[in-house]
Amino acid sequence: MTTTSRTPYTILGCLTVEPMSGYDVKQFLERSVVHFWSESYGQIYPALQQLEEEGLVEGRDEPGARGRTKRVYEITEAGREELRAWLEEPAEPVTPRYEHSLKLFFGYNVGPEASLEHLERLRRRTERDLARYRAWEEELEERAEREPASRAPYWLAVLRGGVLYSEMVLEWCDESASRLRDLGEPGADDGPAQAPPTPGESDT
Amino acid sequence: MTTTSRTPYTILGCLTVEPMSGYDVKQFLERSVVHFWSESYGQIYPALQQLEEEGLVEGRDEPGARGRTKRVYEITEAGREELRAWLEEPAEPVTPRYEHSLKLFFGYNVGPEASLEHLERLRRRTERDLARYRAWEEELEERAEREPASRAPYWLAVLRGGVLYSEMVLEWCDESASRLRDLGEPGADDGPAQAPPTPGESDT
DNA sequence: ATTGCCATGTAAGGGGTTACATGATTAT
DNA sequence: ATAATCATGTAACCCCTTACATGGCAAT
Repeated sequence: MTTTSRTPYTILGCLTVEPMSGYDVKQFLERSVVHFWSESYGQIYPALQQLEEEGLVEGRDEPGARGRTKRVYEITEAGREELRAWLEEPAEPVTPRYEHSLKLFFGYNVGPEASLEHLERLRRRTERDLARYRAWEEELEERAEREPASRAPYWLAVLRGGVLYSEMVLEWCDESASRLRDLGEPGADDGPAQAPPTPGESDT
Repeated sequence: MTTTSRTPYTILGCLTVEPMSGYDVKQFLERSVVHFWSESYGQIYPALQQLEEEGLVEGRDEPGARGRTKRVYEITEAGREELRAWLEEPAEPVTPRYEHSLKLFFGYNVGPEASLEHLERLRRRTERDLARYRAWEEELEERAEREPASRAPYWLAVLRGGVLYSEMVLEWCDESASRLRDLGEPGADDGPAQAPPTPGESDT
């Protein structure tokens, strides 16, 4: 495990929930953390094999629900150690790439209509996400109160992040849209240069 | 331009601000959109060469401030066309990978202290970001009012996104931290399985 | 009959980062 | 002298996605 890939850790994390096959891992990720993390089969299956070679997981064949038999993996004590070590390391900040923000940033080249459409699309998507989060929220909240020493509080914290994020995006969409609606025609050119001033350097 | 890379479009966008060298592009990105977009030299220079081959930009040599001469590129009309076409296409939603959320999600494996540290680190970083945004905000706000038919309203919209995002993150950090502080010891295990229920499918 | 889901993998390709090579000039 | 900034590029590497191959079982 000297790579920088976080796929193996993601898998180890999933296996602390219950033993899973590669297929299960994908399913689990897709119905829990989809909105801030994803893995593809092309990553999962090879990683699972390597984790087994390293003794961090142990696989056994089981009859699948239907179709072919499935290989179910269980995390070993060494695997738990490895996961814990990773969980305690600080997460390195990665610059995200928000394409819609980039398009908005250069939106003056095409006028407000295009940007308004982008914002509208983002708004609709975000509303759907928010509805989904809200549906989980109640159950997790109850569970977190009933069992404080469980996963629930952690999962709730992450979920709350999704809720707050979505609400913020909706607010931003509305604010930005109303600002852009007040604008005139496209193509208006303002003089050269003038990047925003940079107070202080970036580190993080 | 049949690739899916957004580097060439980013560069074209920069060149609508003013003619720039590859070095300038990097500088500009770093003092404007760093927090939601980045490009490395390894991407910029080759892209610039290809853009020139395709006639979307035109380069000329100029004496640099110091050191070697710089090659400054200007966007052509064809380049503007290409950029506009891209700006009008919908941005495809990409699942981001928030490592700190992932670590928090699996944080029950190490107990609340580790997660609290992560949140504290995130909080400090976010506070710095927010201070930087606020410093730009006033100026851009004024400029957006003075010149509504300029870049300013678009840049302000993007910047406001940064402000709202940062404020949201701070709120979330505090909320999550206080929730986790109330928790007991690590290692408490709750029964098997029980992924959050998934109401409705994911599309987007 | 055909579609859809379960289930595991491989191969290719690409976008992107990091490190390195080079070197002149200015500030300390 | 030395470090920092300006400035352009190349090469290696790697993570990740996409597409493909395979195939049995259940439901329409």
